Amino acid sequence: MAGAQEGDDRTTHPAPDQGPLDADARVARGEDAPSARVPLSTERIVDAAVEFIDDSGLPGLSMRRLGALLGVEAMSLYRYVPGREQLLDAVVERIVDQMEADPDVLETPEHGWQDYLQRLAHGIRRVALTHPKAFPLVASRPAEAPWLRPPLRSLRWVEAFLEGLAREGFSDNAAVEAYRAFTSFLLGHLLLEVAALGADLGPLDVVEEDADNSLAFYPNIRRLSGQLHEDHSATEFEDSLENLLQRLTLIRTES
Amino acid sequence: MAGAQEGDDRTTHPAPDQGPLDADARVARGEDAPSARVPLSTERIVDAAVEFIDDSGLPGLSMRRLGALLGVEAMSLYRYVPGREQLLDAVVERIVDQMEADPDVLETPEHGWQDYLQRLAHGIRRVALTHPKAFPLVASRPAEAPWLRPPLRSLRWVEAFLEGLAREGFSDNAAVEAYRAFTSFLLGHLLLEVAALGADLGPLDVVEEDADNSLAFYPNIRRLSGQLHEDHSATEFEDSLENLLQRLTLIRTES
DNA sequence: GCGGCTGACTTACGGCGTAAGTTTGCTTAC
DNA sequence: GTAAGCAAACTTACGCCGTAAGTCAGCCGC
Repeated sequence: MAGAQEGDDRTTHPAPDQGPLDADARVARGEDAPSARVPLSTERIVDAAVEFIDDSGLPGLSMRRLGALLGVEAMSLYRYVPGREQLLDAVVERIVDQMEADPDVLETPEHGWQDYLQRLAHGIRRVALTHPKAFPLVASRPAEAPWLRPPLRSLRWVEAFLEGLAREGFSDNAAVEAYRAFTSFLLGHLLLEVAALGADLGPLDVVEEDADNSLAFYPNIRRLSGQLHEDHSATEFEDSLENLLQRLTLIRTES
Repeated sequence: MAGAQEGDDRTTHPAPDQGPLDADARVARGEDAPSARVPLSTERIVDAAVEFIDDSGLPGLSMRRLGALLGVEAMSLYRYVPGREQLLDAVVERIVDQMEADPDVLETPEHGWQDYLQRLAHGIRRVALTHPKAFPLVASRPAEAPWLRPPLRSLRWVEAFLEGLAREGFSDNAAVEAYRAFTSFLLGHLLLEVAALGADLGPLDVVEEDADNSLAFYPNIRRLSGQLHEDHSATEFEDSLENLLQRLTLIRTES
């Protein structure tokens, strides 16, 4: 996740020769200058933004607060990021990239297309659950093109998907149809799942408490209250995915 | 939709020249004072907010602008609405209620549960497509309880759904499972559909123009560009819904 | 006539995104 | 050693935002 900044301690200029004596001495001794200020970078800013959203939610994120988190005035961010909107775009991109980095997600089918889509779906789900507060952003930010559907919203993703399926005997139409079915399946499931996650940690259960009062007129809800509260996200996801794959089997050959 | 503000021409001050006498006289004559100021009301405000979002999108909506649209200072809205957040909640509720008002949506199955779910799904889709800019709000606003899933996010809806299915021979578990499958199906499909709608009217097709340049490394996308651009939302929705109903047929008896 | 109520307007505060300008301190050239 | 160059940060300022608190005009029942 934050693997992009392995050298973030003291990156101020290649510094063939460190300016102040102290710094020199410290470097010579093999220590990192403890108070050396880490310069900003687009990466660092985006990472901090993702972290902030994961911790405190999207609405709390402001340029000023993000600057404070990085120990910097808000305006300093504008050297690396054009503005708030573009920052959010970058956050989305970072998260989408994270899906690609998942080692279990194969770029190309190696054990059949079903295995391929299974791994892909689970990889994306894993990332979504890692960022429950940020995932809605991935889902709802306007895409670059209307056919670039979330959560697979990068050209590279779509290309890999189509290539993978074509390689596995999908006709052109079938591959596109599979792409559409796959994305809307993922979006629906994952959005609801992260919403439930966020709600758990978040606010009050308004409906809950006076179960006998307010639910008097909702006998079915009251009766099924137990089942409604049970969390079957994982198996639900599995079952729906299984069903989708079966459906794609038909599409693959007929469409 | 916008029917709530029939008197929206000149709602500002009652035209100072005509004092109370004139008004009295008019009332005595049985006319409605033609320029009588329509008083604010929660309804009028929420309706205006929905209309504003449909026209100009959510991010442009501010209390000040909404006030201006209603011919009123921003602060006057606070007499009827606790604040911006609650106003958005009310907008969501209004849209959800609109689904219920659809004459084709039956409260109770009359021609079998499949017909019932078909009508329900289409009714909700209709409302979603009527408010493409506002629907994401319905999808992403935190619900009152985690099991109150969008887009069927009111107790009444869920109660009607469960009651309808129970009446049609669904076991308790099957009904709940159906509820979950149905909502995630709707959410995925409709969110993608309204996103595509919004994108059409909205911004630039960045990816599009230099099709031969930027897509050089994405041969599949370039080859399938035609298919990717085609709009099959309606049949896609139909097919997926059909598939879902078949799946629910199994769940109905076995689960 | 009057006191209070209703429904609007006015003022004010702190936070927001960000355009524009300014300071700081290291790097490099002479 | 000093001066020029320059990147990276800070400072100021503007207009918009949500909204707390106070004000004021007209209408009601007494």
